[in-house]
Amino acid sequence: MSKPAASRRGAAVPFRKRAAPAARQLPAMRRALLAWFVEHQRDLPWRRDRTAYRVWICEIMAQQTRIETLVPYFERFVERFPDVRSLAGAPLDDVLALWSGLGYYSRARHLHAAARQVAEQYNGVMPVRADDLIRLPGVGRYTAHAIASIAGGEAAAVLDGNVMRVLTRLFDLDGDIASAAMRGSLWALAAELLDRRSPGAWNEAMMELGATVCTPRQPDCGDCPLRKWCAALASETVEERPVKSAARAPKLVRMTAGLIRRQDQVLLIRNQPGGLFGGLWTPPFELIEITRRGGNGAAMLVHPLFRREGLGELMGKFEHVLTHRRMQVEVRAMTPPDQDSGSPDDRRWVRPSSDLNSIGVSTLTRKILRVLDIHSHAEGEQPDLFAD
DNA sequence: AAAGCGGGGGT
DNA sequence: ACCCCAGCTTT
Repeated sequence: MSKPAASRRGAAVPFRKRAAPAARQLPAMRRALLAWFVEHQRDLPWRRDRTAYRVWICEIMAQQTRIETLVPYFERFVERFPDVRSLAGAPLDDVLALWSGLGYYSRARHLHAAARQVAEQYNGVMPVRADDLIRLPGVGRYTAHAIASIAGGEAAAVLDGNVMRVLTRLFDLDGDIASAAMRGSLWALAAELLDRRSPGAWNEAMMELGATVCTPRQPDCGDCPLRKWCAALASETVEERPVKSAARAPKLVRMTAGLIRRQDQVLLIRNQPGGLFGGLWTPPFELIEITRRGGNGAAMLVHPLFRREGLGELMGKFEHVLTHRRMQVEVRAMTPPDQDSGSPDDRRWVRPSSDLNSIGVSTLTRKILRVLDIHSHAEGEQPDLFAD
């Protein structure tokens, strides 16, 4: 593992050295957490049948996403795609349609590519060893270890946002969890703590504790099964852990979306995979980075079908916020393009009222198309586009 | 090592 | 009005 960061922040040295007195109590600590988990774990759909496939789907969905949000997505997904083969055999568009609204759409593209890889390399049987899993697209160290331990009983520790929070509090570590050195130390610490006799339950228990008791704010220390051993609780630094350096400010971006209409239909185009809203259907748009207040910067992205000359009436405007961007969105009518620009495969006419559930669209596209409802129903009135 | 990638729920 | 996520990939 990587070198301890102790020299810099005095933070993460291995468990035995830092907490020698507590090391003797490690078995008791493990028993306490596992007993708590048996009693208090939430009833979640993937916990009823912990197959590698189901754990994989839920772990990918859980990346950067709250559990309560993804539960309905998980149910729909495993019903439509109950195994690797059904997922591998489906068109990518169907997978993206089921992912619509979850965000980070590259996860869905990787999931689909990985399923096809498993169908070929493993004869459709989901691998369960971490060394195999980590070769799949979209599967990193965390996800590989989670699947291998939960579905395969492999002694592989996990480290995610929850586990980082639990560990930095349990050992009162003041290292910056954004730093690579601290991450390395925490991985090593997680591996030392792991209960090798029941690694899956241990990993789930650590994450469950972080999600329901050892929460970012107002943690429920009074009901924590680890409070006897918690160094931050003893030194009253729980609220200060973990230490995390400030994130960069989001970019300000102005987006203009052009609505090309034909009766009750709108023309959508498919974005190139890889970038913003990659592989998803949106109206033609341009993105402009705003460098100064009120000023315009350089165009970041312009779709071929988007033509400023074709822009017409302003149909609505609103703001859409992502983690890394703050977008001011203007929706305008746009005249149809020339017949032969672009590939027909990458455009389609949709009825916003009925077609959006069967194709992959982002929440942003839904908000853009919602402008049409307001427009057709309340001609002449000032639409309240900021109401959700 | 840093940047890019969505969205919703909690406080 | 912020805060934070059950991270991975690309550069």
